[in-house]
Amino acid sequence: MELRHLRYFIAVAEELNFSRAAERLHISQPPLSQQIQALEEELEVKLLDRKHRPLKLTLAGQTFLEEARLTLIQLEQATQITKRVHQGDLGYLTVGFTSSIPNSILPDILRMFQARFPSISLIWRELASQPQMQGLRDRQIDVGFFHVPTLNASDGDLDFMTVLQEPLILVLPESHRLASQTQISLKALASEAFVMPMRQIVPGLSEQIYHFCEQNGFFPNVIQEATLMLTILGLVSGGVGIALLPANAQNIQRKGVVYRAIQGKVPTVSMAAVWRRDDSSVILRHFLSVIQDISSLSLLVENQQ
Amino acid sequence: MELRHLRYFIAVAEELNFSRAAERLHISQPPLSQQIQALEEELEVKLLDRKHRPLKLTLAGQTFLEEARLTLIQLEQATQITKRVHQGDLGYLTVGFTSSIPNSILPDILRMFQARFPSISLIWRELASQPQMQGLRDRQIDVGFFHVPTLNASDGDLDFMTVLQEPLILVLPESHRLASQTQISLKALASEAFVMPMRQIVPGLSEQIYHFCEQNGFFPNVIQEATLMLTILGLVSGGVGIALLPANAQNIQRKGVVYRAIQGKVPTVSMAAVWRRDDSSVILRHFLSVIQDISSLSLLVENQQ
DNA sequence: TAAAAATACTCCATAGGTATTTTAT
DNA sequence: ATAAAATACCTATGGAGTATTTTTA
Repeated sequence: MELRHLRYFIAVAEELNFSRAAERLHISQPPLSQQIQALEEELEVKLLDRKHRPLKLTLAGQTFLEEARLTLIQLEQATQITKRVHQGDLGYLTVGFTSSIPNSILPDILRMFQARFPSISLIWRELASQPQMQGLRDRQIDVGFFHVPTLNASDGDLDFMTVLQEPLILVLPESHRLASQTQISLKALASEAFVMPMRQIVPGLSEQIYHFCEQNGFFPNVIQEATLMLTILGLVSGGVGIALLPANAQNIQRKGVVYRAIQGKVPTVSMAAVWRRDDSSVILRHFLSVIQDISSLSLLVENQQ
Repeated sequence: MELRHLRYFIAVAEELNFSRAAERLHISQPPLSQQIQALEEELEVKLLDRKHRPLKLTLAGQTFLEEARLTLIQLEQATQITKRVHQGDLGYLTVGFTSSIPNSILPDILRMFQARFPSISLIWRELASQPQMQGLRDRQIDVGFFHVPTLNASDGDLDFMTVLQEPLILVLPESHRLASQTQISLKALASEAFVMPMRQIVPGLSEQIYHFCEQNGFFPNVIQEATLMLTILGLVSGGVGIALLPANAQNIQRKGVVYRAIQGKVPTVSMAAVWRRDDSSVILRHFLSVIQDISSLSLLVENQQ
């Protein structure tokens, strides 16, 4: 059996007249009669009662009409869905993100992406940056968001785009001797005790901080590492040490802690979106275009501030 | 697009190898390549990534695979259901019946028919005999059960089969002068007042009763007509008159009423199944075969009694 | 008798075959 | 170097056309 048989039968069943059905199908009447006969022969079922004019469908014919229509509808759905998947406006994308990703950018991405591509689901997975790199290579996630270590930023098989540039700021206990100053130079911190983001958890961020310290001629005296930003703020508040953190830390108002700008050339840490360089998914490209738009917008806003 | 394309694509997608898929399809490899290319061209979608060996399905290809399988499943269902409807083991049959149909035969029919044809639904409609005749002609019902008037039993376009032969019995008030006798001849009733089933409701039954009275040389003195068997029994109990009813009335034990056999040649009334003579439905034939079996069985049991 | 379906036959478009080249590992 | 897919070209099946007969109302 071929779809031709279904299409022809539906036409005949709807017209109850071979000649008119043939006309509608843009073929002549005899081959239509033949094809319907072939169909009946293959099914071993009489679909039409030819003993009456106008023609009548048999019970089996009525049943086959309904089912044949369903089959064509299913086929139509097959082609439509396939085309949509091909054009990348149907499907899903798995996105990794670290807890250190600023709260601001995630809802923005979500909102703009859902508006542009309502039939694509985003699946969000909270993962540290190393598991994200692994997840990208294992195809467990399609995009990751984390602080990219500057050195191995583009890692051959992976590609990235900076979505957020944040200045580092200084976090001090409010009782600290430097707290009275509004701007503090990095060099003045050479002998301070530092609380650092844990290297294993946010290697990109901590590496960038170490890098900036080195540029300023000292290796930080790290007295404590901590996982969560809140923990770092707590340790600083308790006088354990001082910290360098991305500016978004200022969104958290912690008692006993003050934030101070860094004097001179302000070092920045960058949050990046990372993906497999060879990923040809249209959905990924859609997603990248959205975060491109959002990040250039947010960088613009930042520069205006 | 034709089903060929779906079948071929499914084979290739499952084998991920054109040569093996072609083998499985009993065609050579080049035409298979061509058909898949034609399919991709028609969809304007690349379904296979040919840059890798073994071949890989694209995202759209995976989607099309699933949908194409659903389409073939739907087609398979179309042919199966159609064949079953044709063979008459899928569908429904609408059956009319009068309230006077004995309780015994309905559950028997239901039980045997459902056992033999579990996928055929019986739709039961309670109707008087005239509406059943009309319903048969209007194709509102496919079979009717009622007492057939002897004269116009086979009415040209309708055909019938007797499913139950019941002797008439005499229903008397327990205080009646004849109640002391166990057998009573019809002739002895010539001057009695009769309560009759209403002619409009069960014309077949009342006609048969009138007919038997005439055969015995008298026209019954009908003092009252009643619709329901229970009403007739009530009227008899109240001494309004006597009645002739099918033997199944004895199943109802009514206070103040006694049943007596008729002496001599016992008249019978017959319940029949009626259908359109030109109805070629296989389901109807199945149904008739079932009631044939049941009625010959019940007639057998009756004769043994 | 007329309109419509079936049959008989003819033709050609295209599915499928064979031989060969190109591509991927 | 080899296995597999694509390409080129050929063959022939069968879908569709034309002419005619049969059927139904």
